[in-house]
Amino acid sequence: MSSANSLAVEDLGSAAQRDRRKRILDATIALASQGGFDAVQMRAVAERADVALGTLYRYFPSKIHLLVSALQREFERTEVALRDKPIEGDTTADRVISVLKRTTRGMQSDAKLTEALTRAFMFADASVAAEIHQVGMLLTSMLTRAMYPEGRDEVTEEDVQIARVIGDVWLSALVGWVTGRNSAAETGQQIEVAVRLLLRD
Amino acid sequence: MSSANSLAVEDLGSAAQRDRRKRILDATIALASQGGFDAVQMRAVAERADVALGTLYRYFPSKIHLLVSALQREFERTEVALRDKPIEGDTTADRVISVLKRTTRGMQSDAKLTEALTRAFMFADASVAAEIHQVGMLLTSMLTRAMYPEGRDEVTEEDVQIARVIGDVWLSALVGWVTGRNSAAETGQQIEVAVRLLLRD
DNA sequence: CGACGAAGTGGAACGTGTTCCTATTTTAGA
DNA sequence: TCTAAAATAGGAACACGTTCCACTTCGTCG
Repeated sequence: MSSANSLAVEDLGSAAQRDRRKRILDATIALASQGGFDAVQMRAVAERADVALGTLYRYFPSKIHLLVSALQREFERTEVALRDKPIEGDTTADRVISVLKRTTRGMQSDAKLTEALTRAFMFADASVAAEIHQVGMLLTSMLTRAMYPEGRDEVTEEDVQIARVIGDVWLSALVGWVTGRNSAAETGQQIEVAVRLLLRD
Repeated sequence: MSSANSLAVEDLGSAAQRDRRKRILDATIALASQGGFDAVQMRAVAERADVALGTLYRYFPSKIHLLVSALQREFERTEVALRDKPIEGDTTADRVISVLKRTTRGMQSDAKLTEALTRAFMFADASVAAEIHQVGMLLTSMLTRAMYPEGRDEVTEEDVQIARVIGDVWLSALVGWVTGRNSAAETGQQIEVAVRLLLRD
């Protein structure tokens, strides 16, 4: 299932291996939280995870794979946490904005971590496609659920297209923010404007 | 005018300096065209431009600055070339799509170069804000001109917002393409979908 | 013209991502 | 339980972005 890719959790047989993988991702998040992209140094991750450098590379074939996998895990957790909470807002646009703002706020509360993960995401090439795709699916599902909170299966082709466009804007806004070109307020506004343009009920 | 930034053309006094700068950017484009981001190695650029490594760093304080400056020059040329051509299309959406497709096609005809420049753009941080902003302005002006081909000054706040959203989608699509996650056809489609969602006359 | 500072040259050196190699430990199958 | 294969440890080595230094050349002002 994984070619030149990161070892996914399902690929790992023993508990020790799952634990190693977890330690590595924990170390990655910790270092990223503290110092951002540059602080996630492979030697430092290996040492902190109590793992040899070669082992780190056996689990994640590059720094980018490592960070995107960390992003994936974090995003899955966010999505699960969000799944339970009721979605506020009367109109579709309001609900989508609410979900996005909540997520964005979460990311902005740990700027260094977000910078590291976003940078990796933007730099990832085709060899990271699987992980990237997973993240994209999660985002789309978060957005379409916000559009149809009742769980109706009315998700049309156009809804998915809209979700994708919103995802694109969200990504651009995030990049603008992590690279210091936009303020947090501008980032939120940029997303809100896009949603309101796309979802005028 | 330039702090820790690239030396802009206007900052350069002598003709020899303008020529050095041009040689450096030419070398950058040539190497990028041939081998993409990874092939733009600072030693190689310096050698090809017939300039010492230290001089290269005096003109452009990092590889990212160098590539974004190259992007800026290329984009300015594209914009000038496009300025003369008449814009086809009856509806606003058609015209915008026409302009974007033309530009995208141009970039896709030199995939390696586009990969190098896009990667740099996505990786650029606040210290490259000036160059980035310039590129953003160019794109917005291209788009609003496509919306109002007559040159009327009817550009509203909403038009600018729409142009920005389209720019975001364009960037995301481009990133997806250069990183090998989307085909050229999918990239075009992604942009077209966004434009039609945003500009339903 | 002569001197002085700025700009350029050539190259050594450093940091970090990545690769590779050998020895040791763990795991799985007979 | 014993053994072969796989996984891990530990660390040297390499590549490329970046910095730095000593020296030379260029341009300007007295």
